[in-house]
Amino acid sequence: MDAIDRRIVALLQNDATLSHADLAERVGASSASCWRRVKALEAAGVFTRTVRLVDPTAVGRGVNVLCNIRMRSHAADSRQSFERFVLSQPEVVECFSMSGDWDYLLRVVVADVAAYNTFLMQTLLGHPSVAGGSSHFALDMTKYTTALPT
Amino acid sequence: MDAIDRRIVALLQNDATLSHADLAERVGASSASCWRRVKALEAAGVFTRTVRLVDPTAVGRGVNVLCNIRMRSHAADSRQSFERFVLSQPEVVECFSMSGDWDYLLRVVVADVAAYNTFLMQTLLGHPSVAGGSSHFALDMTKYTTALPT
DNA sequence: CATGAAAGCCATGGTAA
DNA sequence: TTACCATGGCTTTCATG
Repeated sequence: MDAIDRRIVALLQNDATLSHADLAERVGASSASCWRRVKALEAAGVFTRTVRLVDPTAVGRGVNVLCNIRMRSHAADSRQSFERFVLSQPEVVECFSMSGDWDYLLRVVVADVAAYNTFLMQTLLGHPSVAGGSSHFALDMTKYTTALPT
Repeated sequence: MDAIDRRIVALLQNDATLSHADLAERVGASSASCWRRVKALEAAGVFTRTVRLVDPTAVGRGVNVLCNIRMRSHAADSRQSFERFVLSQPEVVECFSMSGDWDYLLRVVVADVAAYNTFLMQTLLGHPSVAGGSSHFALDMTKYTTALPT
């Protein structure tokens, strides 16, 4: 993973539609070389999926809520049950197991406050592993990127 | 935006490498129809960018830190300065302007605890708009998806 | 040994009927 | 919707430093 590889990773993280020829001219290598490098990066597991991003407001998911969750128990089966549940809920787009006062931090995308109320009361707090939660509404998404630093 | 459109959005959010022919057979429409729908969705601003995702651990960014920030002042120029700063820092991958006790919530990706210490002390807390912060380390990334519910 | 140049195949995008 | 055409990217080969 030399400087050219890092450059390629940075470029494809921002625009996956770039052809190998496009990459070639931007990193100062040949198209074939870029092709080989991309293949090697895929084999090394650096690149995972190629996805299309969508505008949250355009699909009626403009509201972000960050929700801290405290569990009733820290037993393995309780955690597994909750994590499976989280994975099955499409409005939960991120979930981190946390150190500190709270057990999990979720990012939930909803249409509006009413929709979040429904999700919170009927779905999230209804889960048997959940002891309680604390929700915080985002007023604005200042930054969101899928690109990791190279 | 009918059911087929939503189906297309869901598919391309998970795999942008699908060809129009692939889409066609999965949604039960013709390839040309899928092509027109995708173009319309792009024109409507539903689709934004196409990106390659990378494995955080493979590029040495396996540690997530969630950091709450409190500002010295809520004046517009103070906020603008901080938001420009956040946009310029590649290790800050997400930033939400929050309601409640804290002004911002950042997600920061770093290699290890030591790297976060450096970032926090030398970069983040050094910004003139920042009054203080509270950092929480993620023990595990239970879920991360770029796909919004359709 | 990795790179760069060149060429053919093939799949895809795009269009017309 | 189906069928067609042509563009262009992917992939391999070979020569070179």
